[in-house]
Amino acid sequence: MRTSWADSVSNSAAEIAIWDKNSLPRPTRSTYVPPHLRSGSISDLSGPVTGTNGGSRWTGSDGGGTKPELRRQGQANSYATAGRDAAAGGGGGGGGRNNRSGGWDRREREVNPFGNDDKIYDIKQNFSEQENSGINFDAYEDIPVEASGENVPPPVNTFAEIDLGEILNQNIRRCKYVKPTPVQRHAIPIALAGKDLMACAQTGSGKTAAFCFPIISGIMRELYAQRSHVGRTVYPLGLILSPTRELSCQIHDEAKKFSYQTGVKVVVAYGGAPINQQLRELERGVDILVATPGRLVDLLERARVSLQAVRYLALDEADRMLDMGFEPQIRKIVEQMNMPNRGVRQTMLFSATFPREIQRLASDFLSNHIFLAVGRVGPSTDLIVQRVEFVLESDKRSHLMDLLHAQRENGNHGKQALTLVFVETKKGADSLEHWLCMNGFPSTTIHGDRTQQERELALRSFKSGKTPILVATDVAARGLDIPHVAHVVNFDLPNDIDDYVHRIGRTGRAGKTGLATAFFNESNLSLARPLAELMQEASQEVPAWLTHYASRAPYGGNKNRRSGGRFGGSDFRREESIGKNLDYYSGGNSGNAYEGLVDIAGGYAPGVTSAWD
DNA sequence: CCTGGGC
Repeated sequence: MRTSWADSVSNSAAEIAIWDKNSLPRPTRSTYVPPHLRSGSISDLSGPVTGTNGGSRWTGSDGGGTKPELRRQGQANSYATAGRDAAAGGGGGGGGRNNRSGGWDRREREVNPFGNDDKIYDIKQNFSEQENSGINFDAYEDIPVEASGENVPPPVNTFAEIDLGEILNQNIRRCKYVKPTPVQRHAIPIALAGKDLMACAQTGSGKTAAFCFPIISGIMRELYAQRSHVGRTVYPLGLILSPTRELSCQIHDEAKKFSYQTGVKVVVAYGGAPINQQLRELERGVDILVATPGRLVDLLERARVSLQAVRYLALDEADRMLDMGFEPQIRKIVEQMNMPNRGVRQTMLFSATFPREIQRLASDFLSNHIFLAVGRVGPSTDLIVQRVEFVLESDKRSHLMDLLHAQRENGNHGKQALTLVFVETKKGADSLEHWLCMNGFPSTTIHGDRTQQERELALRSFKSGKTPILVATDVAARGLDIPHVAHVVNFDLPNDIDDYVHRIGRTGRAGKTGLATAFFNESNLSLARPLAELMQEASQEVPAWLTHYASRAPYGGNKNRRSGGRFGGSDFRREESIGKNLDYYSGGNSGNAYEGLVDIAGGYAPGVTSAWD
């Protein structure tokens, strides 16, 4: 039998909200509601209800599990005006949805995310500086975009064209976003149209905003937008998953800026950190949950989170989330945890690379989706200079030292430019870091054997320039937005070319230039061919010896077998339907300034989008 | 072989 202590904690959002941050939640007899009295009354528990029972909107076909009492009630009538007014500009910061529990008074106490200068992941701070000093938007002008699927909504050219509402527009201005990036121009209208989306675009090109704005805007407009909980179980409306803790933190910090003063509450949950604080944060209410898979499963098994109300699901770095290591966990979360089915919820997958097998897997989670490919801004254009050097295993350390020495001498005032060094193993990371420190190069390291505290400290120390060299495993390969990384060194090359693409994408961000150096030797033969091809596509100088290895090497190092061109992937439905590895980029439109929309849906009837459905 | 992720 469960203790009354456990049951009695927190049945009221209002009560939770007044708890002192630092004091433990204390059981209060008066808040205890016996389970048999709870049903049908979540609205009572979660705040004032003024409307009558509005039609429940998430009538999802969620596998017979839907308890009627869990459907959000009320607000149907009053909302339409309240919500829309808020979205359409209810006067300054005032007009939020005050029909969500704890609504506007919570907003008053909301920490201004734009005022925090020393936050670890305060990436937009830097981004905005760059924008002010003239972000290299030209770099974005000339890239090809392809979209396929049924009824693709047209792209927009300005944020003003998108009806996100005055509050979100203010946050866009606070972020100093002048105009949408290509992935935003195309993805946001698709997402706002309620379509499922698989989007392929380089990180650093604004993907986070591309899925956050539609989710926040959607939640603001929902008719049933009453934040609910039953007992200690909370029901987020949006779920954003990412493969690493740091990336989840980063997304959370961005999402908090985008949702400032909207009344939409964003909470993050990830492993390696004490769970109690995260639990308390969840109890105070959550609309959008950003999480890593492991911790989320934990929360689901403890019944502290239910996915039954999820309307929006976004997977960042989706190809990673669906590869061998993660896929079972993701499948469990998406398919076996009471989440509304595809087609009922809206699903958005984002990544810089989309191998075809992954697309095939992903189609299990999507319903009649639109595939969007935005040409790479970074790795395969001139923004990143890629170099490959032949370095024997035994020479790697001294060679790295030479590079670092030269870099220091050429740098400003003898300062070391931020250099990110990728190695293959955790042990290798530790030992290289130690060696660098011993040789006068202040370094730190980030990998999965370090505690979360150490990982965060390392990242902060690197960003601040205190230790301008960061030795990392692939934990840092994806998504992390570290401004001003001048040089990425592939001390050990990865086995997969897509990992290489993600790694070098840590430099040359937001339209800036960067340098990527790789140490190649006989243990990297399988990468010779895809690497040579990638560099050639990017108009990089390919050393003769690499071409030689490439010509002898078998195919390898590539799960994707990319069909050439400037994208990180292409719509597998199209390729499969034609039955060939179709290179449709090498034709007319990859080189010119074509920015329009190409609907290459090419004769799919509804419901026959692919052979895997 | 390696990496990521819950106590």
